[in-house]
Parts: sequence; structure tokens; C-alpha cells
Amino acid sequence: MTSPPRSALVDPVDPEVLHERIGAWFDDHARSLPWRDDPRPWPVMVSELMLQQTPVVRVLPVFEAWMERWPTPAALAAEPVGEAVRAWGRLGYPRRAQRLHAAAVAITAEHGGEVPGTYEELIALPGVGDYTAAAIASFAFSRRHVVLDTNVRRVFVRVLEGRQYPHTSVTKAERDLATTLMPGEGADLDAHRWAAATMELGALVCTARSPQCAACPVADVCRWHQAGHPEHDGPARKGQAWAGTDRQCRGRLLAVLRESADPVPKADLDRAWDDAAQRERCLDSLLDDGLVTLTDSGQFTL
DNA sequence: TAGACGTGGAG
DNA sequence: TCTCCAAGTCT
Repeated sequence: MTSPPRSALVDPVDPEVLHERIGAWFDDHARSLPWRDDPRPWPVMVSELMLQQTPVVRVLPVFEAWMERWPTPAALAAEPVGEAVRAWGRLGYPRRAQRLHAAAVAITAEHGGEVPGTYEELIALPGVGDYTAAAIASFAFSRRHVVLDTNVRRVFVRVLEGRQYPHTSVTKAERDLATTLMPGEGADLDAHRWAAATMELGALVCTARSPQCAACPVADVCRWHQAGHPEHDGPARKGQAWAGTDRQCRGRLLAVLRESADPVPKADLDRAWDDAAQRERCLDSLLDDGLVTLTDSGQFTL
């Protein structure tokens, strides 16, 4: 029995080393966050929806106000969806507020008012996709799931593949690899803590723009670091157009409604965007989406 | 599966 | 300034 030659290929990264180093790093550097320090299901769920494509610092104040006002799914479900959209404030992607409200209604009607604890039940809720279902099941119910968010994916692709950024969508190979990396049952590091730790490392150290490799617990085994931080090659990563888009127009319209406690006349919306055709199209789409409501008196409101 | 979907801060 | 990016989901 001879061991395979090691010279031709790069040594495989030992998962045990990753678990030990990243777990220890997390013990020392994890941020104190309300939904992390007291990981009850509803707060965890609310935070996860708010954190989709949105930085922690912007979520914090809105989260606190939200939990104060709606401490349970039933409390949120009892109010009109427009109130949820209003309370969402400037977090962006207001349909998330709408979906969170719809999820609260479903939880109240179908789960006795308690956030369900399995991945299957969770992903069936509005606004809850693969990542969020795995995150809630992991963080609020200590279940074992592969949690693949943008942070985890970036950490893995750098450490293990030596590339700067992950692909646009999650591949099967990527998911299989992440599954292999998950600590075994009964391991010192729980799977849910591993998920939180890798996310945190990506959020604080292995960031997209300016990674802090000097502070990274696994820099010495990271292939991207060893390779001298090669930049992303291949097709340019898609940027998000903004100025003049329907998204910007919809945002302006919604802002007007958000800032008014009462329904507003059409004239108020007309002042929010110059291009009349685009404005009408966006207002129609907001009405279709249920984000905006036309009152009996012909005014507009959330 | 690519594109739509908000917002604001960092580099 | 302007581009890029932030704990994605849905169609």
C-alpha cells in the first residue's frame, strides 16, 4: 500500500482544519446580533427576510421596531399588508414585506401561529427560498442543513478553488462540496454553528471588495490567497442598472406613499416621476403586485 | 435560467 | 461621480 504522489497536485484542504480554525475564530469574533443572541424562530425568520440583499447595519433599527410592534406572526397577520410595507421603510425590495406578511398569515392559519421547524415546511412559505429555509431551520431549530448564501459561497470558492467569486447560480458540484464540508453528526462543531461561522467569516473578513486576509484564520491554506489573489476572469459580472429604470420609478412612487399617513391623490404621484408613460406603467405594475391600493375615493395608498 | 426586483454606502 | 455590492426569491 503506497500513498499517492502528492507533488503533482495541490494538497487537499483538510475539512477538520477548516472546522477548528473557523470555529475558533467565530468564538472570538462573532458579532452580537439580536436574532443571533436570542435565536427564537420568529425573530430569526424576520431577520432572514430583512437580510436578503440588505446589509446588517440597515436592518438593525427596522428589525427592532418590527419586533416591538409585531412580536408574533399572529400580531403581524392581524394587520393589513400595507402596514407591513410601510414599516419596511427603506430596506428595499418591499415585496419582501408583503411576503413576510403573507407568511405570517399562513403560519397563523396553518401552523397554529408557530414558525414551522422543518426545511420542507419553511420553503413552502412565501418569500422563503432555499437559503432562508436552511437558515431558519439551522439557526432557530439547530437542524443540519447546507446553508449557501453569498458569503459562504465566496469563502468556499476562494479557500477551495482559488477563485475570487462564485458563479452566478449554485451548481450541483458546489452543493455537493458544501455537503462534504459540513461537520459530521456529533462533531465538536455543530452544523448550524459551522453555517453561522462561515457566513460571518465571509461577511467580516473574506469580503467581496477588500478581503482582510491578514485577519483570516485559514489564509495559510486558502488557495486563492496562495495564488496571489487572482482576479475574476471570464464574462463580466452583471451589474444592476438603476438610473431611469422601472425599479427606480417604482421606488419613487412607493416612497411618496410610505411618507404619507393618508391616501394620496394621483397628482402627488405624478410629481414623483417625469416620464408619464413610464410612471403609469410602474403604477399599474405596483397595483398588480398588490403593493399599492386604489381607494374607493380614487386615491392611492400602501 | 436569465432578468426583475429597492436602497444606500463604500471604494 | 460612478460602479459594485449586500444573509435571495420568484417567474
